[in-house]
Amino acid sequence: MPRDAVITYSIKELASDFMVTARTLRHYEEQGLLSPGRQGQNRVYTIKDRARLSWILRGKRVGFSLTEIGDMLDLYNLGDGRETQVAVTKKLCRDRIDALQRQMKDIKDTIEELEGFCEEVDSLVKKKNGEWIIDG
Amino acid sequence: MPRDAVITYSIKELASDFMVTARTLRHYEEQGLLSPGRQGQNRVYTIKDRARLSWILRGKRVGFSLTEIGDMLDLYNLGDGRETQVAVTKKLCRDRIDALQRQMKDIKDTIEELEGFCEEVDSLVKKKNGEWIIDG
DNA sequence: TTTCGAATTGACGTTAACGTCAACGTTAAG
DNA sequence: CTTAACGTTGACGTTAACGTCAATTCGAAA
Repeated sequence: MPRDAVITYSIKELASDFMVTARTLRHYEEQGLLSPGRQGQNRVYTIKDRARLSWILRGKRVGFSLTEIGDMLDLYNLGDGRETQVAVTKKLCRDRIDALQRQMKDIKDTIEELEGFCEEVDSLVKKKNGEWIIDG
Repeated sequence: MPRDAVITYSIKELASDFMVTARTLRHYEEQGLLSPGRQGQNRVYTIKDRARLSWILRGKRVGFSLTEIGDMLDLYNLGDGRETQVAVTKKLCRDRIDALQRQMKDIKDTIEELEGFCEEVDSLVKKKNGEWIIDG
């Protein structure tokens, strides 16, 4: 019987929802990336924490370090009415975007090279068909 | 007065050409990614080593580990007339490509989110112009 | 009440990709 | 000959991002 109708999650729930371990969530908290509430001694995660975690994990997938992700999350806390360093913020954003675009190009090139390599293998197989040994 | 007209590079030359340290090249050799010739005790790198190094570094840029890069380089040593596991090879290639394409999507999404964020900041600045403090 | 499951806080272990340092050999110049 | 620049091989240090384990605590179920 919930006192308030606020949806929350235990550490294990949130962890398994995102396919990470509880240790990971605690680690993110140690690094200041998450700051869930407490219910006594236990951590309680809200929908906002879910959103943050989602961001963190995508940041990771695209190659950011936790520190960088922390910086980016801080940027999201702009607009809170306090005086903020907008110029710095925008520069960080732009730098990120530039880096990501360079990374995309690198990946594109690599994909093309890999595809070319696949074709090479294909033609080799067609040419020397029968001479190749394909086993485990 | 070169005995042979083969272009070679010292470890420092190759390193500075690619903006890495000599230690890095030795490390790659320890991991079996490079295997330069020797001139007495010293390493001599050829144009082929340059090509391999170039591959290695792009692999790194797109987020591969050295071990993975080693595997990929091994794939390039196909077609040497020996019996080879073509099916396995092609699967590895395809897996790589798939992973890279997923990574591209992630990056694209992130770029879009960052751009959206930038615009948010812009509009905030326009709206509350004057109230923001932009200093160092 | 005992026991179980799920949580907590330390605190040390691990892997990857080098950095860094020590101790040493080899030319080439002054 | 001495110094300098460049090379070599160990071998230990470092950072990041957790893994892993021990010792506890707490609330609920049997």
